[in-house]
Amino acid sequence: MIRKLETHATLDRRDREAIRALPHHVRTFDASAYLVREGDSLQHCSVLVSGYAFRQKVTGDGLRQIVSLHIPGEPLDLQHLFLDLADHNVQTLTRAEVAIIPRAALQSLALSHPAIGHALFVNMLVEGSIFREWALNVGRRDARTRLAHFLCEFAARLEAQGLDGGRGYELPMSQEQIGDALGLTAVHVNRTMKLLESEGLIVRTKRRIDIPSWTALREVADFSSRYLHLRTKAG
Amino acid sequence: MIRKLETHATLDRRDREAIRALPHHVRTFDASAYLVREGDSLQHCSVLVSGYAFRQKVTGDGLRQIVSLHIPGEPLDLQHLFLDLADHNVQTLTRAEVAIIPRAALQSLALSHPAIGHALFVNMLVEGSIFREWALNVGRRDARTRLAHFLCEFAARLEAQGLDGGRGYELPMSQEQIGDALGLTAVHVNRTMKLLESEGLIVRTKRRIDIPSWTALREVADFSSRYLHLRTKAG
DNA sequence: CGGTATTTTGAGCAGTGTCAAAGACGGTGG
DNA sequence: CCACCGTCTTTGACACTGCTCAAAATACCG
Repeated sequence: MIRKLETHATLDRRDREAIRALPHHVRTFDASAYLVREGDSLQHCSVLVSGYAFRQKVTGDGLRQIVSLHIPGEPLDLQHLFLDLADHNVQTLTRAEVAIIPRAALQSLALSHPAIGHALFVNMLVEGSIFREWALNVGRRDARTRLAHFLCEFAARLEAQGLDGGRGYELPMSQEQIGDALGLTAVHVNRTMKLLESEGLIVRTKRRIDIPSWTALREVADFSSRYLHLRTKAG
Repeated sequence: MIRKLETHATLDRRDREAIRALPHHVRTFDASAYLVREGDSLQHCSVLVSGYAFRQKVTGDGLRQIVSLHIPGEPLDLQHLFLDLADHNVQTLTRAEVAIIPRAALQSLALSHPAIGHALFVNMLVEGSIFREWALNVGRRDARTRLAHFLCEFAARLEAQGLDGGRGYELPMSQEQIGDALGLTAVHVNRTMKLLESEGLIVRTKRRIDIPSWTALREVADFSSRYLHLRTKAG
């Protein structure tokens, strides 16, 4: 499972052994639990074994911006692997199992095994790319496009990770949280959601999102998966 | 000069030698020249020797979002060091000198010299942190705060880089570009700029920005330099 | 000195936010 | 199995920030 993420980006040989040998323990967190708080000095990194999580920062007057989501199988704290003080919060979205790894162990592994270092570099850079796309999304697209884009990204990433995804998926977030991710109000998310639904671009069943026509949604969303740097096809 | 950036984050020994020995050549670009275009497959990375540059992405219907700025001395394309296709554009802001380094050379250096690898990791992660802060800025702060925050970031980074900064600096951007960085219109940037000026938070002389009271601006801007992960004091 | 890019200003509009309240849902204890 | 609660989702009315369009005033450059 831990290994899976590494291969997400680059092929290793029996570096896998080294990774599997990493000291770690798995812990379960409830929904909404904080894994990292801004200002913490970090001693370990983690990998999401199951469940969903997200990163967020809050403004001086309490407004929250979700900066990225994490789906099962993704490493959670590479972003802080080489930084000493957390600059944002990491929180679970649902109940989740997290593999916790001492930072030092992963650091030295990264620096001593070129292939692993490479994989980590790639992983970090892809995350960086996702941050950039979010900035574009939040800064320059209107609510409808923005939401559609968000839904596309989630679908694409789930699929790339080998989970369901493509035609539909369960979106484990409240509209309030979606709003925080998009820089919108929960109320407006609701309206926009219904708009997309009324246009036939998505079908909602509770929190499940189904996508009748990927190309149609993708079109409206101004979505291109390039920034995800997937090795698979899709688009 | 190239070395300077590496030390920005972490101390090296005579890894510096290795860095200085990197094959490279310096090239001068005009203002607004493209260094990288989205979709390019990259063969080299670069370091800004002098001048300013920025990264941007554009929306399907031509709206542009500037995702980050680069000041003299910063490495420019670490973001793509281990990714094959560019996911955004890199452009000069002013006439600039750029040191161009073959990607492969830097890659192997990063993977074979732990200290250098470490420095690069840190550099990438700090950039990532800046992206996150931009997302927060653009997504959750109103125009006034957003602009003030932007001005603070620029000041803090200039200062950290040992350039002027602190009390005032030359902002090498048109209001149109500032707008693209903040997700605002040039017109609104203008109004907001004048607002900050009328409040005595900044003093403008052409494109020069002077900051009468750092604490006052910092306050309004909801700015904390934590996310820049500077090793210096400031705040 | 003319021509072009940038900064200012004004007036009116629109996309989102606010505030409030009414459903829906899902879980809990009896 | 049901009533009760707290959390989400919906809806409506209305306000406001930031956008558009346009044109005037400046600044910059050869």
